[in-house]
Amino acid sequence: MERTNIADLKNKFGQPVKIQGWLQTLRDQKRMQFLVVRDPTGAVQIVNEREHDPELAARISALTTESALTITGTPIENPIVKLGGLEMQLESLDVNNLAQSPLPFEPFGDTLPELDYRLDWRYMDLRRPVNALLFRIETAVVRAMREYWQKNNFVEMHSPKLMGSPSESGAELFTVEYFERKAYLSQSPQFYKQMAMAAGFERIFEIGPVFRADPSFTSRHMTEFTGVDVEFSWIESHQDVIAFHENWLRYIYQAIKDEFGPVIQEHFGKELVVPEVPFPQVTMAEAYAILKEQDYKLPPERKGDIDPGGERLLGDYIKKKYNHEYVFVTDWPISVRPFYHMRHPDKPELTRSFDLIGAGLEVTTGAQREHRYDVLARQAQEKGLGLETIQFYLDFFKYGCPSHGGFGMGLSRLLMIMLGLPNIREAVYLFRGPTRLHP
RNA sequence: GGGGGCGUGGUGUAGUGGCUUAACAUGCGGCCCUGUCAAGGCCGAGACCGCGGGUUCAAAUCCCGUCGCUCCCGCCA
Repeated sequence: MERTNIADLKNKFGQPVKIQGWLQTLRDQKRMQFLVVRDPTGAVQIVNEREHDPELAARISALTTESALTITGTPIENPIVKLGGLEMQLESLDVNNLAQSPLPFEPFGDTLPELDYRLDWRYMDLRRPVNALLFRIETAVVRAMREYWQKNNFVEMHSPKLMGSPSESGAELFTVEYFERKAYLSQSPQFYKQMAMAAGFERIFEIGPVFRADPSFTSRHMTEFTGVDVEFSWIESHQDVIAFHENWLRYIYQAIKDEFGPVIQEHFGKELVVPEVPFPQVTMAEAYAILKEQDYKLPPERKGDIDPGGERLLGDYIKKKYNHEYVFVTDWPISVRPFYHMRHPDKPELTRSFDLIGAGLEVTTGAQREHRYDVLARQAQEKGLGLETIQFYLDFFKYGCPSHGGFGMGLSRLLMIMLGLPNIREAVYLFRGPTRLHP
């Protein structure tokens, strides 16, 4: 017999069906036995009269919650049943896998263990429907991204994650043994994205792992995360990148709202609002002025950057003034940007770059890249980089590389913003941090 | 890497010098009851209070160290 999803039982009243799922609750009574069985589509009550089949009844009594079961029976309408007004009359029961007892924790208990403990038992935590929903949403987000890229003639890249030399800073790289020498885990596909511009691919994207050896103990950092990278050619300024970014994001939001709007409201308590374009924009200088106006004390020692508290306050300000969840902060000083960001011709201390801040959280960094060999080499030297280690990169710009720009976005951070999650560890399948390598 | 906070049965909490034989909820085991549905009732098992040292007549409680977790900062996506 073919498996029926629990959500479809309401269309099969009176017909014998097979369902497969996990035992969520067993109410084992003297005369009757009630089982609540859950699959990814929902949950249903299954009823068995003990005297109907004493052998079956005994096997049910021996069941433990969260056991994996295959059940056949007949769904019937029953308005008395609070779970959907229907139930299933039990015919047969097969235990695929009996859950040991006690469980490490109750995924459906009144109180949940704290996050770190749940991460130890992630597969149990993921049985909670809200978590299953999160990853269905992530799947749809990525699908919407790809749809938009494909409609706009983007090519997907899969750049290597093993690198022979440190690319940008070097301080935040993981080192791995590579036969007789050392290799590094990629901390960004940046250089390879730009190589594709030199290759004439014109428009590319990549969704892939990014490794950062930063000992960051925050609710928004991971040592390995999924980066969403975009790069495209023949742009006139970073404003072309910003325009693409916001239209792309709007498309994603619309797709998610269409498919999941009500369930996001129900499970995450957040109304998903499709952001209007153009998104609000402020330059770094304006952001500074706004924060000063709000009496926010910026850390004096690091002029030119905004700290997380400032980002949150700026987000609040934009929300209040423009009723918008996102804001682009543009024109960052060269001191806090990498050498490959293009500078404003008329303001050489400022870069043609931007960050996208959503709900006070930094989610994207992007820029127009410097594609002129001489300028790029000079800027690298200014930053104190040895040209030998990046010569392979500089060479991209020797033989006809068009102007270009792009951005890198954190996938899990986008999920955090969309769903209003307080901790990135909930937004990722398996968290990797300085002290977590398992499971 | 710097700073703050927290570590108490499986889990979530209470207790912050003697009233503690460490409490409550949930989960687990047993029994009873019942077309139940956040089921209900009774009984039971389960914690040397993260670990090590110290102060005190007396430490879960105060001090020191250590480990773990967590939040903030730095760094970033």
